[in-house]
Amino acid sequence: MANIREVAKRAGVSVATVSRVLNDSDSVSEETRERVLKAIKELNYHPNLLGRNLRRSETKMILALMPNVSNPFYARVVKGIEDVAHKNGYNVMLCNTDSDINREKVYLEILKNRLADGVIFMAPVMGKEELTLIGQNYPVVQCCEYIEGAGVSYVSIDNFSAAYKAVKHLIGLGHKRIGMISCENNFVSTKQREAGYKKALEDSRIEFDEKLIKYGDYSFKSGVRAAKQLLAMEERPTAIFAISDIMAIGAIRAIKEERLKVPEDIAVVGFDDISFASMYDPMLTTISQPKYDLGCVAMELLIKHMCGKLEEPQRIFLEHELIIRESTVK
Amino acid sequence: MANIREVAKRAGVSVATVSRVLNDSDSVSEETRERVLKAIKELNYHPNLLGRNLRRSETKMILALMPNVSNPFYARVVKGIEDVAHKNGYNVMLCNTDSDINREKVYLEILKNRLADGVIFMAPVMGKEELTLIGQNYPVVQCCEYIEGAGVSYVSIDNFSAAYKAVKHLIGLGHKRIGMISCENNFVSTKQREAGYKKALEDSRIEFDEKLIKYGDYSFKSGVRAAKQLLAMEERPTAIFAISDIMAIGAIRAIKEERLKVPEDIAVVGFDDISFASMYDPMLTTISQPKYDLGCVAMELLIKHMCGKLEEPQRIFLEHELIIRESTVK
DNA sequence: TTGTATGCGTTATCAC
DNA sequence: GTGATAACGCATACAA
Repeated sequence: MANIREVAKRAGVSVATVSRVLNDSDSVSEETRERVLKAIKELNYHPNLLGRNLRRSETKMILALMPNVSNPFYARVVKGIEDVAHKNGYNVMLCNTDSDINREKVYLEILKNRLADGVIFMAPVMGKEELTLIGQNYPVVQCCEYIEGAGVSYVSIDNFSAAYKAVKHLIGLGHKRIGMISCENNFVSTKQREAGYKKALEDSRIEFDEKLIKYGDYSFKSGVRAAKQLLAMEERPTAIFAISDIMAIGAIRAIKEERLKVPEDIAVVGFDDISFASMYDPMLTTISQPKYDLGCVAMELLIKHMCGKLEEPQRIFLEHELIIRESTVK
Repeated sequence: MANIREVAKRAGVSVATVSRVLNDSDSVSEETRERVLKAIKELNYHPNLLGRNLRRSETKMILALMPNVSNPFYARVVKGIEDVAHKNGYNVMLCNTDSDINREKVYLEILKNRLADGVIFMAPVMGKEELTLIGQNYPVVQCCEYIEGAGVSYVSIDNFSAAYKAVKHLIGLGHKRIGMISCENNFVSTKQREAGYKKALEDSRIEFDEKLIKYGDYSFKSGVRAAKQLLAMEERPTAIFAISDIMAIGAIRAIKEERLKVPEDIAVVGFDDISFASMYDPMLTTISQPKYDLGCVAMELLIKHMCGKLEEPQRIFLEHELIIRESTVK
């Protein structure tokens, strides 16, 4: 495979000139430029970026760490990240952490080994202290899930208001006994959504009943299980708010299995507006996050960090939206 | 950030010795090794792989090109690729081509620029000639979709037999008028599945009716649309075979909207066994591909190619399975 | 067992 | 406008 010296030789110029042509430097005559271009074509030369990267000590690669590539929610976020990245000459390395701290660590080695210029965490697994440390040494942005107080920028939505709006919608439909399917993790989103749920009840003078919160793990099966627990209660809820669409869909499945109807007997609201939400029967009422924009803004932030244009960590919240569909209103 | 020279200085050895410790060379005394390790720790040193990669002219990175990260089918394949890759010291760059030839080209630059050691195509967009050329110059494996005759290895399933089995299942249930939802693309899988459908009919002496094949684009909406066309026929089918689960789910939606029941009025079979297939109501009968294994085998093949252990292109077919669920049998 | 010296392919600084 | 050359950080052949 040809290298820059062979190109130079063939074009009858120095390697410096070839490099200038490669990098669109203006100080090269039209005639030489064409000679070089010709040589490049004839040799089918592709610059070896390993050399360039070493020299410039940058790779124009960024790391995007997410819990799960197959999660349709993150798919849209990634699209936003990629679009902005490409527009700015960056490539994106998508990495599955499976929410496993060890896998996360392994991928961060890529950053530490200078194979990537920065990193976007979709859902950091490590603790605050570690994140702080990473943030001090490398360009980092958090997107969607985030850790507060680590001095690291993030872009997300106001999960408290979103949950509040979802539950208020149910209350507005006359529901008073509203179950919630949450998760036993420490995500900010989870805590905030639970808080929004409680506040909505409180503002409508509905007493909070701890037993109405059941827990899953974001999976379909766990949604089924949690809903069954709610349905088995003596005084069972007439509506369910789940913190993810997949769990909401699991809940609907459970309700149907009990020969009950959605929304007539029990209304269901999800969260995220994944594509499958509008494919289901009934179509799911849910909170739509600006997934694509979240990704775009995160990448823009990261670029600023990498250029050193941003010292202070930023906290950015984008707008969400309640999408009303068949699972709450016939 | 510390480099190898600083580590050497601090440990009171030469850079060569540090390099030896880094690469687990045996010819270094236990005592020096420990001194070096100590220095590495104290300086929080991480080797700059840009240097190593340039020197070794390899990156231990491989490219995985897929049409769509969010497609749950590919998600499992990717998992297989990643697991084998990591076990062998490789990292995987996941890339979304959106089935766009230009995006595919851009990502292949990464390969040509020596930033990756090899590539796995989940669904090549380029033509046979181009793929042949790539295959002659770089380690390449095709996984799932593939182009025959380009001299490039692939691993997939026998789509013909799979479709045959699916349609035979419907015929066995007494169906004689069976619609098909296919796609107007040139994927081998598509052609083979159509052929399998026809052969199954033929073997059961059911006359093939061209009008019973409708076309979608793998999307939910296109599945709805195609099914509506089938339902609008004078003599409408009593069963539908779709070449993707998502389109099958779209078909079920359309059938329900016509106030018909699945499977009582119309049975439906999908293809792929994505996770949603068993979440839907009714749960979907479908062909399950060994997604994870497909990924594993593809990566193993690629590694062999990269090590130069494999000159001849391989053609590997893995087993599939018909999963019978509610959408065909109550 | 360890050190010295060279080169991987490129960019960038300095001359001319 | 162009060329010579010194890095970038590392691995390795060879020498000691």
